[in-house]
Amino acid sequence: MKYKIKSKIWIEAEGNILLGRGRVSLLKAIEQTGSLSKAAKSLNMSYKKAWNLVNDVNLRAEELVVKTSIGGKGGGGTILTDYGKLLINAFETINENCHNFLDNQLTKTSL
Amino acid sequence: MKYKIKSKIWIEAEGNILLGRGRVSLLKAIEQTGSLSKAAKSLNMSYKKAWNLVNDVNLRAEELVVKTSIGGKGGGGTILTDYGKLLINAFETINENCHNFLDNQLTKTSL
DNA sequence: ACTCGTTATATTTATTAATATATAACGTTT
DNA sequence: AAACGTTATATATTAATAAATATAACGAGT
Repeated sequence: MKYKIKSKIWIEAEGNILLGRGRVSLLKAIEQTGSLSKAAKSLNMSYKKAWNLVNDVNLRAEELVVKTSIGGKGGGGTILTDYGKLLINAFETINENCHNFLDNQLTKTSL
Repeated sequence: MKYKIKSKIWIEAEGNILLGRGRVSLLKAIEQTGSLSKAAKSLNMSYKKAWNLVNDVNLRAEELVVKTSIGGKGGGGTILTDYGKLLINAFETINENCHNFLDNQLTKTSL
């Protein structure tokens, strides 16, 4: 059998998407760069799109995921909160567990 | 914690999508109606889109998923093969198992 | 031969999503 | 007060996707 099984998972808060693969990789890039604009650039994403995503995450999460500062030394920046780190960690481990689970499920079929 | 975890799964054959949620519901509608055009109508889907999907499934699957006949009594029709039934059955059970698995995973987090 | 309801296919139009461009606001540093 | 790199926001443009429209082909039955 030459089939493969794929999946996408995401977390919702009150029916709205909170966190998916794309948002997680953006948050990780923010963690590494300390800047939203640099994170966007590193992912070849427009700043506007990145800002919209991060803003949406912050609005919908139970606690702040990211803290931003405007102006000042370096012009400002964006950092991940501890809660944000918790969130992306949970997402990534569940995601990997899901992949393993599905691969196992497929091998149990008679396809 | 008010978060929910959602997922989409699909089966690929050589890097191309073979079967996802939409295709499965189309195949099930074909099974019920015996007709591609009626199945499309019942899902408020254009015939063209439905035909493209079904054609793609048939091309990529290891065996025929659907058999079509043109003209004749009733104008023709489309029926699901035994292999097609096997395929949608596998998809649906794995999909449900996946949902349960993910719900369980989420409750194990400290979110 | 003609009708019927279906499959098969191409072309055009409309809608949606993504991208690009522009500008304002901010606050430390010099 | 001027400069810098950032966040914040709006608007316009382009690209991708979905939907609508039209037409041909088929073959059993009348």
